[in-house]
Amino acid sequence: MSLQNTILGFLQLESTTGYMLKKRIEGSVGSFWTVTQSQIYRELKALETAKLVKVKVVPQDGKPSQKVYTITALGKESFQQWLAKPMEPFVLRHPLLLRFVFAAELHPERLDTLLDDYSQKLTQTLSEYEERLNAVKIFSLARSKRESTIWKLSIENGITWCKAELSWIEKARKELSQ
Amino acid sequence: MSLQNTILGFLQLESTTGYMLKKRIEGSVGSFWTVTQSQIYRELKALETAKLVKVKVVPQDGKPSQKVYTITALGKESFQQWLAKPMEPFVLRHPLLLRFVFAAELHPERLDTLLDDYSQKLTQTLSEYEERLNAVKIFSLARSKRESTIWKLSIENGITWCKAELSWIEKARKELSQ
DNA sequence: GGACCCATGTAAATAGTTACATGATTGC
DNA sequence: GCAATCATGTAACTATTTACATGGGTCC
Repeated sequence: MSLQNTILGFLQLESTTGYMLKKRIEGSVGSFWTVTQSQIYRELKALETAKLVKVKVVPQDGKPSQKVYTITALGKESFQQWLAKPMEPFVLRHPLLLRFVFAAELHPERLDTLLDDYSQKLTQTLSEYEERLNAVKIFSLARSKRESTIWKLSIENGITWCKAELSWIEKARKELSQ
Repeated sequence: MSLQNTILGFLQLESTTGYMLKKRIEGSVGSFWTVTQSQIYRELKALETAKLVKVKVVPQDGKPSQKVYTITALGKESFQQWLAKPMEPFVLRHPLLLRFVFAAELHPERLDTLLDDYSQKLTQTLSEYEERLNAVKIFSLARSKRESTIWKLSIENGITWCKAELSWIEKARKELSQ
């Protein structure tokens, strides 16, 4: 459901192909939602069957033809409903933490290495987010001041989370080395 | 894989039934990993086939008999390997944020309500974590000082995350109300 | 009598990942 | 010639969720 609506959300910005949708999803919400190419094509098919999108095959000279997807009126309606409906409670699955609780069974140095790796990845992710905040390109696509505020805030959520996680790791490593 | 190893991790603490495993997983790692009853029984079957656990049917007078699962030597070995192996990169799927990026399409008051609901849930989750930190019962199961430090830290991770998320929501609501 | 806990499971649907397969164009 | 990008898709597998189904015991 989430992925179908993500696709609808992107098609609301612009009609495009499955290939481009994947690129765009990865480059934006990719930091808090994953998507594979097979999923995109499967969900596009489902959306088409449900008449939420329509396709136009665009032949190109030389190149293989494109399938350009467009959101329908029904699609827009269904998307609005999804946007407005109350959030169900959710759990953020955290594979590192899942291992961490069992880590008493692990050599202390090994655990420290795992935490260190994780903190390095986080530091990198953090700087990517910070770069993205300064990327004018992203915000130029926004259709309103409010939309660009929202996009900025969603990147800031990632930044806040990275910093929280990094400060936790620091604390954890300190306590575990004693 | 994660779930199978979670089961092994719990069986390492104590041999028990599928039913109890579900209770225990929910009551501990439940805040960052979900599990359903059908999954438990399926994974137990798979673990049994792989000889990582063994079963003993314990008949009870009156009550239906239990299937008590015990980790095998092979299971312990496989669990250790999982614990020590390097973490693959992962994405924390965040359904609220996924909606949030599209929220320019939403009535401002509706968005504010969604954020408010979320912050209320978080506040409740936060106080549950804080209670859990003081629950002597949990920590009495720890087999070492280090294990109880690890468990405490994992709860603190949740607390850190809740606080980060709450401060982000406050900021977001402020900026969006202007 | 009804709700809830203990305890087991199956069936079916939905979601997500990995691997395979094709074919043109562009740049090194 | 080889790798990368654009662009499509299928097949098979793994993971996850929801719903159905059974049956005893306890508590009110």
